[in-house]
Amino acid sequence: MEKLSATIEDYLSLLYVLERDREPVVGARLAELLSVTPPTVTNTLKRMIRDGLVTDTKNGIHLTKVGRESARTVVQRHMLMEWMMVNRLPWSKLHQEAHNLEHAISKEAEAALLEELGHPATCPHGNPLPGHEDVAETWIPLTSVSLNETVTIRRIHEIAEQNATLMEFLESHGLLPGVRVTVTEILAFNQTITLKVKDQSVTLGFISAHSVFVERRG
Amino acid sequence: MEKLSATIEDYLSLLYVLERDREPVVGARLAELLSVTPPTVTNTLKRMIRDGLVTDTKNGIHLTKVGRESARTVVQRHMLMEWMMVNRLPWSKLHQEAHNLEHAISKEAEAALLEELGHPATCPHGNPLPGHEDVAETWIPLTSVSLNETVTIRRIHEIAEQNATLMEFLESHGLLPGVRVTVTEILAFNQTITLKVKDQSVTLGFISAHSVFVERRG
DNA sequence: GAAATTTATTAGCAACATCAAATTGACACA
DNA sequence: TGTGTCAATTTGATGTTGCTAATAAATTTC
Repeated sequence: MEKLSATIEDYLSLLYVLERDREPVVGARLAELLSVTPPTVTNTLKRMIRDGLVTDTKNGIHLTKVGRESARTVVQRHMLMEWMMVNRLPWSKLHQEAHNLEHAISKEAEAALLEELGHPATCPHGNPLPGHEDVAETWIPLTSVSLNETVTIRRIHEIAEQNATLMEFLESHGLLPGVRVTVTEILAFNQTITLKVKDQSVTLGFISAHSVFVERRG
Repeated sequence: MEKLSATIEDYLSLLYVLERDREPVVGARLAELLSVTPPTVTNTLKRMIRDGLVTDTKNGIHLTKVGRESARTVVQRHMLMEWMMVNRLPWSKLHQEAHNLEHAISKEAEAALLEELGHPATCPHGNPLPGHEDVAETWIPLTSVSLNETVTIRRIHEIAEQNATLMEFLESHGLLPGVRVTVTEILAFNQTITLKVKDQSVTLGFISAHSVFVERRG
């Protein structure tokens, strides 16, 4: 029950998200997403194995039961911290702030917030709280939407949240959860998709569009 | 402008409070209040001197201009975090929570909260925000109050806030800022002072009473 | 002023978290 | 089969924050 360090908590929540999405977990990718070098990842994972948080078998790195439980807590705290700050900071800054706060909040405050917020199913970016993955099941990436379809934005994926520039771009163009958009152009050769949002036109690269999930029946 | 560590921020805010109260700053006292050993204090202070946060002259350890400025920020953030949590946690738990959060909050969130709260002069325990020391000037420790006087509780000193047991005791007996109390008994030989609070009687040791500040004209 | 106490420092150790540089491993293709 | 590339690890280093044990210095107290 030793209190985990912020570093370890960061690894845990990243592993949780990758595992949830059935993404392959490779050290190099962790290094990239965590902005550290590969040796650091090797090192830290070793400590986490020693401490029974992850296992490293032939078929990759996986969270243990204990590790997953801790990870769920961290992810949930992160999302609650985002809600806590939602009226105090711009939407695009919520993630960064919550990323720092998530390690500092107590179990008691977590419980109080969860109650106060009425047990939300998602964070302000539409990502599901642990245990609420089902709400996101019918949401599809913008890259799967056809020309002229009108859909409702529901979610910006966690991994994209870390990209501050992208988040500011989305916010400044009103591409937020709940907003209805129409696909007006798809240029495969160009890897771009253009949307109409409240009479404004916005063009997203596929790489960005891939992280934006929408609902057909909004 | 390097981001300071939580450890350094803890040292800074403690030094700030001691300096504000004109308490002598001695390493052993710091060690005690920070719950570390004396060599650790020596060590950490050396780093702080190297980094231009404090000076160590014949007449003691002092914050530099830079150190004091950083310290004010930390202290203010701490107090704002207490206000942020005031309706979510018991009063006696606010300090501990804020102690963790104070290192994690951004300049932007700090500014937003300060605004939202209407630039409060004190924290929920009645301690003055940096720059508002004057509001506390006329408040006197309970140990200076005479028998049969009726006064208003205004403040529980920062150093006492760290004592969780004391804080819970105060809260459970309704000894909170704003509450009016009457001194019904002072036993010098016993080092106790007894108060009437809403028809209940409470006895405080001088050591606790010393940290409770009251206003005569409430 | 000597003894007792408190305070401060030195020295040595350890865990965590990070790095750069060098090395090993593994798969792909030619 | 060999070679090149990317991934992964090992090695060796650093800085922070902490500890214990031993010693030195300063202050009280008698």
